[in-house]
Amino acid sequence: MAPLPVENQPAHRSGALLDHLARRIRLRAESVLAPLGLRPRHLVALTVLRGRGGCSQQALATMLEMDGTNVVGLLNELEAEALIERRRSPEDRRRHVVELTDAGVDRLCTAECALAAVENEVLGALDETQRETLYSLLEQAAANGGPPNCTEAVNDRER
Amino acid sequence: MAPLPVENQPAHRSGALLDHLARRIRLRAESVLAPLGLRPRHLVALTVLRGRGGCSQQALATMLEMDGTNVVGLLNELEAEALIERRRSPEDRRRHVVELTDAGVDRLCTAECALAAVENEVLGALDETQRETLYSLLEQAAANGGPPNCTEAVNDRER
DNA sequence: TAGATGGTTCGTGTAAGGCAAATCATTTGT
DNA sequence: ACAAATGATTTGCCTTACACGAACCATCTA
Repeated sequence: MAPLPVENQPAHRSGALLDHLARRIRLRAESVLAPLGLRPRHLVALTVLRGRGGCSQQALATMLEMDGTNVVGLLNELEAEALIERRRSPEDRRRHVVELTDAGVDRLCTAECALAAVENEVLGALDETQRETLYSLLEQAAANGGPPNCTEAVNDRER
Repeated sequence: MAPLPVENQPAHRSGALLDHLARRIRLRAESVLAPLGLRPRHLVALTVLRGRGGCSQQALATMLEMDGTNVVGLLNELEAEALIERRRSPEDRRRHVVELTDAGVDRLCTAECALAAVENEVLGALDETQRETLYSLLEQAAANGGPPNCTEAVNDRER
């Protein structure tokens, strides 16, 4: 029976801020990434792929939440640089299992290092601890597949 | 496998994750925002404007990190719905001081409420406390103007 | 009075990405 | 065994978000 405190704040939705900061990082990242032959969306794809092991392209499309046909193109670019590998799935040979190559892991890592300056600039207001907190929150949130399933979207076949 | 010690981890750059999550929220937000006559970038602009009081369009362009000419169009749309107001600055009547109207504040708030379901879905892996943490980190980071200065980016060009 | 400067308009160009077939290989249902 | 469904790929069209340049007006500043 405590009197309700004034919980009437603007709801604190993170969406717009997320969007805003993402844009600012993306813009700067472009120039840093260019020499590495990567563009922001490549980074996103590689990052997602590192997070979840190999998965079908459809599952990847679902995760990235982009059209399947465009994922093909994206993967083509990454495969052209040998950063990812498409193997046919042994269980269902129509499927391609997409996975980072060692070169892909390296390149991703290199890129991330190259982005140090960028994040320093954009996240300048946060100290090391805060940035680490931010990272783990983002990672935790991103780990959840989007729509229904993603976690095991691969082996749902038999049933 | 990886008999690696604890060091040398991938550096934990948040950029790609930020981008990824922002995209996922943005996509869903579009449909939710449409009935309100808003699009994601309007939300961003309104949010930024709420964060920092009235400022010149140039300053806003700097903050949003987009081209000045495109900011004009964006503001036109917002002004057409009376969500923002352009007043001529008394000090320098060339300048427009952009500010949220009451209607703008309301609409922003409405939009944010409408986004509850969206964030619930995308940030589903985070509990209330974590989301609040995330919000405050993002806000703190966003508060910092981008390039050199933004806080008082108005009167700077002598030297 | 002659520049700069803020804002506005218009026009052009590009990249991201959605959406709709058509194709091929493979799996599955009957 | 064969027809239908499915994953991946390709091609083509179309929209949106922006960047960028040029011209223009109002205003400030030297």
